[in-house]
Amino acid sequence: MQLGNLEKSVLQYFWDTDEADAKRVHRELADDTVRTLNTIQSTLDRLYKKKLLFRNKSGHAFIYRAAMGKDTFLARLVREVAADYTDSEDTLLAAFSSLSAEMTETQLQALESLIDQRRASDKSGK
Amino acid sequence: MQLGNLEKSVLQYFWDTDEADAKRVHRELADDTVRTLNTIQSTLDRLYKKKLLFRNKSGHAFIYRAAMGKDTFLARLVREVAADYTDSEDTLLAAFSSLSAEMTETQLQALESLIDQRRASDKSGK
DNA sequence: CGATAAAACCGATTGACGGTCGGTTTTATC
DNA sequence: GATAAAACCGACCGTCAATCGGTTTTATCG
Repeated sequence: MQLGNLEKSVLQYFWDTDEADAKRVHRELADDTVRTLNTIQSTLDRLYKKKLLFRNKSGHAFIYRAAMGKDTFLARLVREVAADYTDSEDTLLAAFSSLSAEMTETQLQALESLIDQRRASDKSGK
Repeated sequence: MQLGNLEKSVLQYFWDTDEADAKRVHRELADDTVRTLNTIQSTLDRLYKKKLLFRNKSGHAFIYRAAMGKDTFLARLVREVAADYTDSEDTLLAAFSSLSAEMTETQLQALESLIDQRRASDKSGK
C-alpha cells in the first residue's frame, strides 16, 4: 500500500480528527492555499477506495473517518514491506530481527516492557 | 526506497549470489525468457545509482555485488516506512509496538531470545 | 595501432499512479 | 420542481519502473 504525500497527510489528519467532510479537510489541512477542494475530494475518494477511510452520507456530503488506527496501519505496512523480501511465513520476526540489530540497550529494554505489557493485556482484558 | 518488481528480483538474486555481470544475471534470473539483456543492464544501473549495488569493471563488463545484506536493507526499509508516519525520533519503537500487538505468544518468545542474542553478541564480539 | 566485438550508455516509449482541476451530473432540501 | 451543494467523470501533468533499439565507448587482440 504505497501512498502519495497528500494521501499521507489526509490519513494523518484523520488520526487526529474523528470525522470530517471534504470541505472541512480542505479548510483545516495545513497547506491548502494552493489545492482545490476538488483535489481533496479526489484524495478522499482514493483513500476510500483503498479502504483506508470509511464514509457515509450526511446531507449533501460524505463524512469520512479513518478505517483503522495508526498503529494498525503501521503494523500492516511493516508486514507488507517485510513480506516483499522474505519467503518465510515469519515476516514479522524477520522484520524484528533486522531492526533489533540497530537498537540501543535502552530501546531493547523498552521493547521488553512492551512485550510484558502485551502479555498483561492478554491475561486481563479479552 | 520504493523498488519495482524486477529491481526486487535482481536484488534478491544478489543476496544469493556473491557477484555477477549483467549477462550472468540475465541468464540465471528465473523468468528472463521475455526480457532483453538490455533491460537487465538498465535495472542493474538503476540499482547501482540507488547505491544498492556496488560494481567495478573487469574486462569489458561491470561486475556487480550487493551493497548491503538483506537484513540491513530490510531494517532500513522498515525504518523508512515508520518514519513516514511518526513524528517521534523513536520510529523503531513505534514500528515494534504496532507489530507486537499481532504476535502470538510463541513469536513473542522468539523475539525475546532475539533480544538476548543481541545482548550476547554485544558483550563478546565488537 | 587500428579493427573488432562486447558492453555501456542514451533516448524514446509504455504503463501505473498520484496530484490537480474544470466541467457535468446527481442529489438533498426548501 | 428550482437551486445550490457535492459527487463524479475525464483529462492532463509529473514521476518512475520496465523495456528495448540504436549509438558510442572501450578492452583486447592481431
